Amino acid sequence: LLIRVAVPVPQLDLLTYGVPDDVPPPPVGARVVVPLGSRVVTGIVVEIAAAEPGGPRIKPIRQLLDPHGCVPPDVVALAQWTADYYAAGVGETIAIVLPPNARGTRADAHKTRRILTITAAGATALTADRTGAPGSAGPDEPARAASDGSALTVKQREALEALSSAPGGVPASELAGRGIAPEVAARLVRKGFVAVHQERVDRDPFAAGSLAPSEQDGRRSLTADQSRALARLSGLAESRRFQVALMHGVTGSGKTEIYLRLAALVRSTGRQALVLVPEIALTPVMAALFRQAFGGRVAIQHSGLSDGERHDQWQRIRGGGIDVVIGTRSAVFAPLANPGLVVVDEEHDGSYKQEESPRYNARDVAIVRGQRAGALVVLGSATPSMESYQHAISGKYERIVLDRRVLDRPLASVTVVNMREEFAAEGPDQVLSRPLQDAIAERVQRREQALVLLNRRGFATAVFCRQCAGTLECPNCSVSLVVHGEGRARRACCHYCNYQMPVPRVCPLCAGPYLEQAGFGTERVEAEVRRLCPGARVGRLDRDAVRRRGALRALLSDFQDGALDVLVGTQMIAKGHDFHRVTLVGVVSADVGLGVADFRASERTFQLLTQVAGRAGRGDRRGEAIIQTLYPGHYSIQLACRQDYAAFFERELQFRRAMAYPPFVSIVNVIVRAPTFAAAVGDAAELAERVRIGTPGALHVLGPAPAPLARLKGEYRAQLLLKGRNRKLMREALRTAVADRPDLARRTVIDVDPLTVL
DNA sequence: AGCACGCCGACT
DNA sequence: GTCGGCGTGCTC
Repeated sequence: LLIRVAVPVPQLDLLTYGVPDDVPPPPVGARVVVPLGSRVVTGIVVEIAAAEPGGPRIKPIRQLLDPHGCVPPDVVALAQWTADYYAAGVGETIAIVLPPNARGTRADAHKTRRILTITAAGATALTADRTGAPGSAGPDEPARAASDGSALTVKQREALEALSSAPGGVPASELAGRGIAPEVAARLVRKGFVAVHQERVDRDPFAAGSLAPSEQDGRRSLTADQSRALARLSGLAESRRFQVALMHGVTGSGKTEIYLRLAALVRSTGRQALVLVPEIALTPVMAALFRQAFGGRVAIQHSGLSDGERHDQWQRIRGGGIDVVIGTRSAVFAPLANPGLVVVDEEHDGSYKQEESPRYNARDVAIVRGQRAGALVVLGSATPSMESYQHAISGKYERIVLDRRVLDRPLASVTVVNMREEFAAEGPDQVLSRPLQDAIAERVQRREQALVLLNRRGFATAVFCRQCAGTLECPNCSVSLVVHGEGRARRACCHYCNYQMPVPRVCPLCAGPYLEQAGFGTERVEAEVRRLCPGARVGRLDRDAVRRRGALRALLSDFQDGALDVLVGTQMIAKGHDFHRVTLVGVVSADVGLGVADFRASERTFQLLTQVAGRAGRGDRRGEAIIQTLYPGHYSIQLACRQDYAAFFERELQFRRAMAYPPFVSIVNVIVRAPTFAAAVGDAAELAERVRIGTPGALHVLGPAPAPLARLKGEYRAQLLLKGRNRKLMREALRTAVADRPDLARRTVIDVDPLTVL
């Protein structure tokens, strides 16, 4: 018997192994331990007895870990589809769907604990002891000898009392905490008064303490909008046919309530729901809501869980004890038997795209999963991606609109501050404009809260020499170093390769003494807010601030509890969280991201500004947003202020059509790495030529050009951009182009449907 | 990705 | 004379 196995090696396709006669035939999805070169690895069975022996001589598998399967076959197939679509290796893709720890060779690794419970004999003895010798055993009296075998010492009686008052028994690990010595417990066990049994414990990630939903008053009644949406979506879910619905609802319109009710409906038909959220930080809130409705039959899956927690959750899902899975990107591969509903919340969010191989977009994989399962796929967003909205108006997706906020709360009022005028009036060093300063101070005084957003980390964005006009650059990457910290603690850091150095006192190029810092990031904004509002309690939320485990949760709950007045941060503060005391959102520079030459720059800016403005005024007080910009007339900014999605879509669509970008064409971004610039460009040129020859006229190949980051981590990079309508053709052309150049294949990064070409 | 084999510098 | 640098090449 021959099997085809996916092994966790990026460049390898399926490999064929033999199954010895004394081993049962492995099912698809089972893990097998196989020899690979001089190593031994764990792979997944993908096909049975299929292919003719390919390549060198076939080796037998070492061990079959799961005679009854592990990964469900349809999830294996989904991973295969993903690998193919995104031009990635099968093995590295299947590695995502594996339960953690599965690389190890143990078939199962459940944590268990010993539980002690009082037996019937123990209860009888305790009663007899109480009635037989009331109060006769003083604290100092020596323990009575157990002459008849049922008499109890003081310690034993205390232990039995403690156990009898614990209905579920007491875990062995907690005995000491209840004043029960281990030798006492052991004696009681020998007497038969106490029973010990092993209990499997699922390490429960919920127990880690989730942020409670702040305004949770049980079953809320639905708005008219919500009822209409729910009625239509329920009809689709009940049809048991595949359908995608785009739920376009302004922030605060109550999309989550609809997910909850749809999940309940789907559960009543015996199927499960899969709910994807863009960020780990959003899972606890979503999970808490679902737990209220579904109790323990809710699992979460994301990379922030410990291996043990993930493993337990995975096993519970696969075992069929779960109705709802909530998770981030990789949860799209959760081993649910029969999903009837797949929700992708904030579907436009870039976090759904994995920025390393396999470069899949979980939103799109979710749609394929829904298609194969005959499920309803609900994409929710206040600012849908251009692609999804296009499908919705073309009728390919069902379009559901929620344009009223619950309780009819008004959207924030938005003010745009033209920073050119501010600079003219206040000087070019202005970080916070007068209107924003005043608005923050006012919030602090009124004990309300403010969010201040700047999508750029660090203190200063560059170190600049006034003498030679040079800037401090990373030695490994073609970017300038960003200053972190102030005073003595200043360091210049590369945001791409993590290179760091102290900020020099003289220019390393010309030895000139006139080094200046230019530009600013979140650290500088934090300092400015502290300077302007001395009494204010200010926190900062960005990747640097939450590097420590638990720091994110602590910051968010401090802000939620009102222990902070102002929270400064990157886009991390713009996502999801429902802060009810926030009445001001300030955007320090709406232009970060607009200046870059990326085809999605306007879309991202519009989404970010719209989302962040929606953060203000979720409580009963009206919110205000102040947006600082150098381009007050830019359509992304103008239309985000008016929260006019439809107008933005039309405007942006013109640009995409004119420049031939998605959703009008599909694109594949190709980066070729090499030790020298010439080699990178040369290889990219050869690749481009081969693709052009292989597909005459069917697609456009742009490039080669130096990649936007021409040098990264010490390597040079050249870029190609493929545009066409047929993704399959593009993938195949690339595949054949590198087929006889394995070295080149290894240095080539292929990104199908990139979110950014930078 | 690992982990081999493989061909040239500074050490016991 | 060896130990070891990491440059190519293979893994059913």
